[in-house]
Amino acid sequence: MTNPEPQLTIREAAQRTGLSVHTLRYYERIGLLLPVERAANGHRRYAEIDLRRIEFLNKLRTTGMSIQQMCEFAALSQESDLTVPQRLAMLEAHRNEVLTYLDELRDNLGAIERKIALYRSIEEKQG
Amino acid sequence: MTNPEPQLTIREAAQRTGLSVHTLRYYERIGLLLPVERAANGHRRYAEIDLRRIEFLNKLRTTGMSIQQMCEFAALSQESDLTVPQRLAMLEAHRNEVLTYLDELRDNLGAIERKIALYRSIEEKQG
DNA sequence: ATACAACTTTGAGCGCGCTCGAAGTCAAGC
DNA sequence: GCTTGACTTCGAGCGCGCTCAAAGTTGTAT
Repeated sequence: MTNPEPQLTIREAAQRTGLSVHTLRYYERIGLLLPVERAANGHRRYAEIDLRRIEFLNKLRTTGMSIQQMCEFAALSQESDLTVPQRLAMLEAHRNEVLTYLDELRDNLGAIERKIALYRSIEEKQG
Repeated sequence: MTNPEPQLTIREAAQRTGLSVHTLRYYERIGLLLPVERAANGHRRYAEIDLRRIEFLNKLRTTGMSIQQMCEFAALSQESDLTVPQRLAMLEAHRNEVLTYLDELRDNLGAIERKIALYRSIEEKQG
């Protein structure tokens, strides 16, 4: 009754989150992730809440937030609810950067598509 | 009458393209850019066509194409019109990657915005 | 008992994309 | 003539984000 939750090994956690086992340990080492629970033999055990945290951090990563900033964010999250305003500010700033980047990406994609169209018309002329 | 075109110095080219002078020289060194013309004193002179090439390559970069792939693309461009089909294939493959990445980015942005909304509601409750 | 597999820690190494430092050349201005 | 400044080359260095290697521990199967 004390352990109703499935606890994943680091390998399973890696598979689920898409990170490597190396990366999971690395993230813990640099303080990005809080140390997770350990089995009797010292092996890491990941609970659902750990996985959800990792998955959110991963979303920050893939949208381009730096590890350093993620560490700041994670540190705030581990403090208290009083840090919510600061976390909010970080996320809003990051969201704005992502929006700017999305615009840039769309513009550049447009240029690439125009080039594709140009190449297609050249191909037609060449036969 | 032999030089109707404005020729920019490397500094000016850097300002216009948003790259650093270091990067412009680096790109030339690794073969990503063809050697540009030189002034009598050996200084680089960038013509409009050079700048447009650089700007297009820069769009490939900022959409995530690797330097290595850009080199392949640039090499094809410097060969002949017969390489148009290969260039087209590269651009189409890259476009698809960018589209996939854009989707991922939008999804992750959505998750971040949901977190922002959550934090805002917490802030309200706290007063 | 022994082999094997999965994990552990620690520190080193790597690939990418620049970025910089050192030493030299050249042209213009005082 | 001498300084200043913008350029040149070349190789080394750097920051990021992992990624890996080595050596050790533990648990299971034969």
